[in-house]
Amino acid sequence: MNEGTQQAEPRRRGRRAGGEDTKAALLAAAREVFMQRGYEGATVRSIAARAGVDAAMVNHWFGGKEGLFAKAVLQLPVDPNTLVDHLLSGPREHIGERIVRTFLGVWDPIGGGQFAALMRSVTAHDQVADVLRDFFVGTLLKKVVAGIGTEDRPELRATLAASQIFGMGMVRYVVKFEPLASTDVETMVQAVAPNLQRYLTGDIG
Amino acid sequence: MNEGTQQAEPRRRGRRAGGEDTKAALLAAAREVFMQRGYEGATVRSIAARAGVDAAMVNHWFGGKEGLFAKAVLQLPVDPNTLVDHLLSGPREHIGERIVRTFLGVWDPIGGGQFAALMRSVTAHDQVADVLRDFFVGTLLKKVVAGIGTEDRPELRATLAASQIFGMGMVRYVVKFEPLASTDVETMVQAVAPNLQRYLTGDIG
DNA sequence: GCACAAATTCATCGCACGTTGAAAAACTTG
DNA sequence: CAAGTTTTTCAACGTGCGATGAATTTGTGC
Repeated sequence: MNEGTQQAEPRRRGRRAGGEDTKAALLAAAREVFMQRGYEGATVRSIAARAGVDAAMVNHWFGGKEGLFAKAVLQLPVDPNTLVDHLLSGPREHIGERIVRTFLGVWDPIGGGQFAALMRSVTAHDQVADVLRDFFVGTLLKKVVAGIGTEDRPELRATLAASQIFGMGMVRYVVKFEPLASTDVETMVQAVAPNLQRYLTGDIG
Repeated sequence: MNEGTQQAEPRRRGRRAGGEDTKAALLAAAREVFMQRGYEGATVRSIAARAGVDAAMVNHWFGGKEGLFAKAVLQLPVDPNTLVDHLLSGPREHIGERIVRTFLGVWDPIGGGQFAALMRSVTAHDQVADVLRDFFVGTLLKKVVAGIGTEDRPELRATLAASQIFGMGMVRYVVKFEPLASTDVETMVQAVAPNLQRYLTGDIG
């Protein structure tokens, strides 16, 4: 019903009138559909349809489904530098709390479905796990750890913290274990933040 | 070239000579392939091939791919009761340590690939998430929490602990963040067990 | 404004999938 | 051992996929 009385012209062939960026439209559509359906579940046809474009454009612009996937997945929903700055602002003995609040603040509003979708892509395709690992370990965690300045095994601490964050997301958004999936942010902070804090600045043996 | 000099008999038709349990062979093959490839990635033909059987047997015995999937996924690698008993044996102030040791003891030897595969199925298909949730929350966590006997919000504590365990598995086996992915069991116990212990028996706010 | 390049759609190809029905072989029962 | 049942393979169908190449339209340089 989204076209109303507009009779569906079969859309004329040939070059489009100026202004419309097919490549960008495909990338945006690809991000959505890949996230929702995973790599194999997303079809080139459905992505092209959402972009309002013919499926052949995927081959024309990205050399195929794989190429489109590679380009689309690399576009992350948050800016790493802003994120790191925000996490590192304030006293280091409250960084655990800030991480929990930031994480839930990002994903709770969008229903967590996006997080579930990201996990789906991560587990379904090794490429995505690689990209995510490079981003998380090579960029985000490295900077956070450097900012905190803990001397003892900083990389291990960072990945331990990551494990708690990933797990919180998995249980809250993907498998949805109750009551954790419905627990309010304050309670989550009180429960989880101290454990994160211990990983990052406490005694881990 | 994978048949060598063995002339490929096209395998005679009709009922097989006694003893071979096609149904069980299919279930075993299905568990492996579904785990490795996820639901959509696993093809009926590949499962049947691994079971040494024609693809039509999937429809004959399980009514189709979905039916086979439902049966195959419900077969978990560990016995819940044995697992619970083992976790609850010993002093309750060491249950965190016992959980970490048990978890790593189960998955580390099989390379963690199986865990990654399980996560793949969980994230790819809502049905699996449902099954896993029922098993974890309804059976395993409920019993463990009851066995520990903590009064304050036992279910929340259980799911918090689950979040740390899931996250440890994700980081160690799926996205493979270093150095956590390669850290030895003793160090993992020293790092993670206290946090689990706090979730289960400590002060969570 | 005319030739040429770029962008887009369409029709179609080949392939792999899940499923189906018939034929064939082995068991089972009397 | 004959008739009937169960199990298995085989051949094929319909479908949907990613990809390709020709046709068509728009934009650009001279």
